[in-house]
Amino acid sequence: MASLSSVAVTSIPKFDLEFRKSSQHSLSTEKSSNISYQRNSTTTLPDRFIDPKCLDFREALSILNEGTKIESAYYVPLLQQCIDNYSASEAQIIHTHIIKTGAHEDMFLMTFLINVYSKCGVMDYAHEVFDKLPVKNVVTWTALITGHVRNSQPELAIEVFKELLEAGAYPTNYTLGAVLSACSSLYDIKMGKQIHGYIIKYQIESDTSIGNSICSLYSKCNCFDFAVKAFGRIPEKNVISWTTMISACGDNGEAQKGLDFFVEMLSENGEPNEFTMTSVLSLCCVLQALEFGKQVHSVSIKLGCLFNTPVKNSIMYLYLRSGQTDEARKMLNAMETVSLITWNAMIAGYAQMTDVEKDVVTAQHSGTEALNIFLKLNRSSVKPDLFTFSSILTVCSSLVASAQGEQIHAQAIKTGSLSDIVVGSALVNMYNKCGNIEGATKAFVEMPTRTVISWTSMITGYAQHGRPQQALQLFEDMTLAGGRPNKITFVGVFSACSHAGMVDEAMRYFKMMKKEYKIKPVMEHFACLIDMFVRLGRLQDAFDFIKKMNFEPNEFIWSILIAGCRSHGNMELGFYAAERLLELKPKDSETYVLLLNMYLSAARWKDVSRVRKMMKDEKIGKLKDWSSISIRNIVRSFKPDDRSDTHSPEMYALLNDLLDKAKNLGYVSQKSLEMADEEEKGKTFSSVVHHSEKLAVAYGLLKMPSSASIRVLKSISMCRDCHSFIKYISALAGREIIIRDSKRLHQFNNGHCSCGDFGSLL
DNA sequence: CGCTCATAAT
Repeated sequence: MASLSSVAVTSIPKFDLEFRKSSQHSLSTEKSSNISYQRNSTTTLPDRFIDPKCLDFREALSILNEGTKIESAYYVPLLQQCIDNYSASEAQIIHTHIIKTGAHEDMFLMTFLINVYSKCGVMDYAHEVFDKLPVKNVVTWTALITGHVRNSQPELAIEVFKELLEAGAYPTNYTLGAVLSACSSLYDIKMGKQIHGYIIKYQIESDTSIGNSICSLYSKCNCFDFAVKAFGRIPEKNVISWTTMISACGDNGEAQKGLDFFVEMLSENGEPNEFTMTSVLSLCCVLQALEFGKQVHSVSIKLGCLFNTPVKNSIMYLYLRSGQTDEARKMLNAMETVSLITWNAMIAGYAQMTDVEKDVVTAQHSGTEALNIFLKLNRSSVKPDLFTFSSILTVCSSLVASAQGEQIHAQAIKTGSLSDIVVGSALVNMYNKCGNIEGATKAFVEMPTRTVISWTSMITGYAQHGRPQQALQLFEDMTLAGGRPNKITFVGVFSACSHAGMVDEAMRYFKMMKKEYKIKPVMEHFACLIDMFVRLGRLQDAFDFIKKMNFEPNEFIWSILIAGCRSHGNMELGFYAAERLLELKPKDSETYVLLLNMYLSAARWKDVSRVRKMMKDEKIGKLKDWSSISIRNIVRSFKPDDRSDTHSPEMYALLNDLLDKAKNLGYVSQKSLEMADEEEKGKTFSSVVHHSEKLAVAYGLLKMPSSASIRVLKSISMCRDCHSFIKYISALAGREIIIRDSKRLHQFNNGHCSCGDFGSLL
C-alpha cells in the first residue's frame, strides 16, 4: 500500500486559499461549456460555434480541417461534445488540431483536455497530455488525480499526489477532496487520517465539500462514530452533507439513525433532493418502515423528485420488499423508462420475499414471479448484469430450481459475469443448496479469487453432503491460503466434525476459534457440538456440555437433545429436556410435534394432553406440509394427500407399487407424525403414506428423464417414515433423490442418505 | 478560468 511517509510532507507550504474564494460555484458538465475565455473580436467564425446546442460537430471539424486558426475558447464546446459522446477518438482529432494551431500552449485548454480524456476513460492519453506540459500547476495535477479516481485507479491517484508533493506544489481543497476519495475507494483509513491531519493543520476543514469528503471517508472505512463527528464539524451543511450522512448510516447498519438525521434535516429547513430521497428510501427498506416510506413517497411528490428514475425505482423496491405488490406494480406502470436497475429491483425484490418468507407457498409464488421477470428481461433488449445474476441465482437456490440455475450459469459464462466474486459465490451456493456437490465444487474451483463467503459456502456444502473429511481439508486449504475464517465458517467446520463423529478434532477447532481467531462462540456452534455428542449416543456428554456453556440453551438446543434421547432410548434425560423446552414456550409447531411424538411413544397420556393444551393456548397452528419440484420453468407444489394434478391417479398408483416393492425388501411403514390437531388423529396414518414429499418425488419420477436427479424442496422436517421410504425408492428406481427440508439436506442414493440417518427427524 | 463531495439492486 502506498504511504505518504516516504514524502517530505512536513514541507508542504500553506494552501493557496485564494483559489477557493474565486471558485465558489461548482462546475457541472453543462456549465463547463460556458467558460468565458477572452474572445478575439476579429474572429470570423459563426456565433453558434460557441453554443454547443447549435453546433454541428461535423461542420465544425470541416472548418478546422481547412486550417482555420481559432481562439482556444472555441475548442471548449467541441471538446464538451466529445465528453457527452464519450468519444476519445473525436477528442484526438481536435487534439491534433490544437497542436497544429499552437493552442497547446494554453494551459487552461490543456487542463480541460486532460479532463476530456479522463472523462472518456482514456487515462493514458490524459497522462500523455500532462507529461508534455512544459509547466504544471496545481490544477493540472488535480485534474490528473481526479481522472485516476474517476477511472477506478485510486492507487495511481495517490502516486500522482505523491509526485505533486515531491514537486513542491501546493495542494488545494480540490486536490485533497480527490485524494480523500481515493483513500475511500482503497479503504485506506491510515492515509485518510494523514490527509485529514493536513486538512486540520491548514484550516480548511470548515470547507463544506472537504467536510463531506471526510465524512464519506470515515463511513466507507466503517468508522461510523468518526463520520458522525466529521459531519457535526461542518459549519455550513448543504444537501450533499446531509445525504452523505444519511447514506453513511445505511452503510454502517445504523438505519434508524439515518431516518433521525433525515427528520433533523427537514426540521432545519434543509432541502432534500432526489439523492437524499433514494438514500432515505433504502433505509426504509432495511427497517421495513413502510409507513415512513409512504410519507417519504408523498414528500417526493411535493418536492418534484418523482420524475427521477432512481427515486421511482426505490419506491417500487420498497413496496415490493414490504409485500405491497399492487403498489409496486403501479409504480412500475408509471415509469416511462424501464432501465436495467428497474428490472434488477423487481427481481431482487421478489428474490428477497422468496428468501425470508416462512410460508413456503408464498415463497414459491414470489420465486416463480422472479423467474418470470427474468425470462421477460431476457426477451427484452436489456442485458442482465452481475446484480441480476446474483439475485436470480439466489432464487434458484431457494426453490431448489437446479435446471434453471444451470441455464443461468451458462448465460453468466457467455456474458463474462463469472469473474465477479459475488456471482461466483452465488453459483457455489446455488449448486450446494440444490444438492449438487460436484457442480458446486466445479464452480468453486473455477472462481478466479475466493472470499471467506465462497470458502465457507463450500465447507458447509461438503459438511451438508456428508463429506466431513473434504470439508475439513478445505478449511485447512483456506487457512493455508491466508483466508480468515469467520463464525459461520466454524459452524461449517463443527457441522463436519459432528457428521464424522470427530470429537477431539472438534474440540481442537473450538479452542482455535476462541484463541487464534478471537471469535466468541454462538448458539449455532454449541448446537453443532451437542449434535455431535448426540449422534454418537454420548447423551450425558451432550448434557454436560449444555451445562458448561455460558448461554441459556434455546429451543433448538433442547430439541436436538430430545431427538437424540428418543433415538437412543434415554427417556429420563429426554423428559427433563422436554420440561426445559416447554418452559421456553416455543412458537414453532415442529417443536411441539417432536414433544408429542416423544410422549406418545412413551404412552405418557397426561403429558400428551398437557402439550396439546399448551398448543391451543399458545395458538400454535398445524404443521404446514408442502413440497415443490421444479421442472423446466415450472415450479409445481404439493400438499399432503394432494389430488389436484391431472396426473394424480398415476402418481398414487406409482406410490402404491413402490410401497409394495419396498415392503418386500423389508420396509415397515410407521406411524410417526402426529398431527397437531386432535381431530386429525384418526386420519394420521393414511396421511403418512401421502406426505407431500412422497407426492413430489412420484411426480418427478413420472415427469423427469430417467437419468435425471429428482430435487424437492420441503417446508418442514421430513418424518422418519418418509425418510426411510425414500431411501428404498432411491434404490428401487435407481435414482438420485435430493430433498432439502427446513432443517437439512438429504441426498438419497442406492438406499442411503447423506445425513447419516440422523437429524431432528419428526 | 480549469479540478471535488452524495443515490436505487447481490
